[in-house]
Amino acid sequence: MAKPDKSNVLPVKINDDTLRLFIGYHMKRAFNVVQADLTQTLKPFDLRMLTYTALVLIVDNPGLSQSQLAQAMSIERPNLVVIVDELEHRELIVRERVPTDRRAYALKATLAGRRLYEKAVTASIAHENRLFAGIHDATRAMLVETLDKIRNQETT
Amino acid sequence: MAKPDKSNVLPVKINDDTLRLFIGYHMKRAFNVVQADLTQTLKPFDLRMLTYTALVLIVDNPGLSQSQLAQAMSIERPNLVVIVDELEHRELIVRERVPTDRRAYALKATLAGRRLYEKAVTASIAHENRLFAGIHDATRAMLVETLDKIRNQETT
DNA sequence: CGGAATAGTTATGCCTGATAACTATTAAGA
DNA sequence: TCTTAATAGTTATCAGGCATAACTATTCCG
Repeated sequence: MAKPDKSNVLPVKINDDTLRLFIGYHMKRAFNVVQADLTQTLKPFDLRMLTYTALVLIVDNPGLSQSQLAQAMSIERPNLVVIVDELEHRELIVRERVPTDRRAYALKATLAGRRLYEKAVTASIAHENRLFAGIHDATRAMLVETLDKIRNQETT
Repeated sequence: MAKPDKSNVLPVKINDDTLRLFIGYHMKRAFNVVQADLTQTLKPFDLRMLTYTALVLIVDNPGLSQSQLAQAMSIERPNLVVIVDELEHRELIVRERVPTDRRAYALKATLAGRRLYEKAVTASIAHENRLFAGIHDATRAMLVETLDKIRNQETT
C-alpha cells in the first residue's frame, strides 16, 4: 500500500489554464527566458540590457542627443542620465557639446565603445541563434511581424 | 528655400536596425504595449499584474500553498508575502492553516475574491480582444505556440 | 525683450526581483 | 529516540527599472 506522496520535491502541478487564455501571459513567460539568457550573455561585457541598448543606438546613430536616445528607448530622460553616465565613465562614449545648441549633448562612441559593441552584438546574435534554434526562419519572420503589429497597436 | 527643420517636434528618426535583428527586442517592445494596456485595464479593480495573477491562481487552485504559488509565478517566496498580504488585507483571499502541516498555509479565495476575479478576467479578455483585434486566430495560435516553445528553451 | 519651450540634471518614490538570515515545524537518519 | 537536515513562511535589505516634480541653462518665438 503506497502512502500518498506528501513530499513536495515534485510539487503538485498548478492549473494556469485561465492565465493561458492570455497572449500577454505567454509573452511574459517567454520574454523572461529570453531576458535571463541575454543577461547572462552580456554579463562578461559588464553590460545590462539598458546599457547595451544605449551603446548600440549611440554607435549606430553618432551624434544623437540624450532626449532622442531616451525617446528611442522609450524611457524617461531622467532615467537615461545614469545610463549615459555609466557608459561615459567607462569611456565607451563621450558627451560632446553641440556648437549650435549649447543645451544638448552629441553622444558618440569611442573606439573602445565600438569594439565592445562588436563583441556584444556578436555574442547576442549567438545567444539568439542558440535560443531560437528550434524555430524555423519562416516562423521567426511571422513572429517578428506579429510582434511589430502588436507594438503598433499602442494606445498612446 | 526651405530652411532645415531643426525643431525637434518630430525628432530625427533613430536607426535601430541593429536592435531589430533581435527577436528579444521585438518581444520587449510588444510586451511593453500589452503590459501598459493591461495595467490600465486592471486599474479600476485596484489590481496590478502580480496581484491579479496571484488572485487568478488562488481561485483556480484553492488550497495551494505560498511556496507552490511562488513557484507557479516564478518569483521568490519573500516577494510573494507582500502580494498575499495585500490580497488578504483586502479580504479577497484567506490564509487557512493546513491541519497536516502546521508550517504551511492553504490559500483560498473569498466570495469577494471570486467576484473580483470574474470582473477582472472579463475585463482582461476584452482588453486582449481589443489589442489583438488585427491578428487572425490562426496567427494568434501560432504566436502562442512559438512563445511557449521559447519559454521551454529555458536554460536552467 | 520676455515668456514659453527644450536639454539635461537632481531628488524622490513605487514596483519588481533577488539574497541572507531568522522562527517554527516536519522529515530523516544514526 | 534524538539529532540533524530540510521545508514554509517571514523579515530585512538591496539593486534595477521606471515615473514625476522641480530645478538650471539655453533657445525659441511673438
